[in-house]
Amino acid sequence: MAASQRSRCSAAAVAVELDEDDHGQHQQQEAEELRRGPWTVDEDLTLVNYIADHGEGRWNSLARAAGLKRTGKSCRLRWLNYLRPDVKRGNFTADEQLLILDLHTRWGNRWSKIAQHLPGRTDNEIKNYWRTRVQKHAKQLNCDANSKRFKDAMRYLWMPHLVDADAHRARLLHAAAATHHHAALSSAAGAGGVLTSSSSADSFATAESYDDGAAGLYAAGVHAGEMLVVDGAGDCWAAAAAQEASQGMWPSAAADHHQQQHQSAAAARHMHQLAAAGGHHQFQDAELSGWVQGFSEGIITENFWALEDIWKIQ
DNA sequence: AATAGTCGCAACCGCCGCAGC
DNA sequence: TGCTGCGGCGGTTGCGACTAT
Repeated sequence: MAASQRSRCSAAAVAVELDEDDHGQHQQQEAEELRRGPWTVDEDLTLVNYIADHGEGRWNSLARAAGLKRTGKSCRLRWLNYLRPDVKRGNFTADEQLLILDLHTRWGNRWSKIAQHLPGRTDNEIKNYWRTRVQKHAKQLNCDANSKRFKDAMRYLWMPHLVDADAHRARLLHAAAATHHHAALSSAAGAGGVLTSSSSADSFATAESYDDGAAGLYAAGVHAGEMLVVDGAGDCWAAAAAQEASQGMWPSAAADHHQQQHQSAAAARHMHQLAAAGGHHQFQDAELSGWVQGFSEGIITENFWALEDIWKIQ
């Protein structure tokens, strides 16, 4: 057990020793038996098997019945955050990042509420994402993550940036697919061949291996022109986006995250489908969907920053 | 290669509200 | 009506992995 966890254990033991009432002896025994710290594979299996057989129930009694020397709280947390079959692992997709950014501007640190809108994601994961990525970004911008300044930056700069980066990916995928489709048809017509899975994968890889930094540049440039309307600003903003992308601050938008490529590609395909269907991203929340539709149509023009302000902050 | 610094994430803590008695 | 136990939530901690020097 790690030192910190040992100290936590001993602190708990001391607390229990001081609590010598009628049930003191029994409670002390129970508390001393309780395990803390990282879960073992055996414990995980025990919990999973027990829940598979009996379902979720009252966590304290579940922990006892399953023979786990853990608190009910600990079991609940382990199940909800890690063992539940529908828990989604890995990096957040652009869609999810957009959703988190937007929902946080609405509800603040209501992580569980935000998590309800991201299937498979836990409040803990979202909270960690916010604290490690977003707050770090706010720090670099030299402003508070809860300030209106930062929220404006997210809303009018980063969110469109995320959308555009993925939309651009989608365009590339679409173009690559169309090219491939055309080539395959020609090839099949000429040689009587069939479309192979490897050639299909090649066309996909062509789009996926597209330089992410360049995608970021492109996307940022487009928005610098569309939203900021500052002569020559596109290059500056694009450079900043590329820099941030190279630093991996906003992974799915442009950073070089190999692990995320499949998810991003999926998101891009999704965006492309939506674009083809009318360009409106349909989130679960109708109000949110309307909001995204709003900025995708460029109707949000008020309250955005001038580039000068951004560079002052940078 | 060794060390220091940083980051991501699992797990814990304390508080609060609710239900049952 | 107050007490108790429990579940849920947000905040915090600290370990291990990774990166920079």
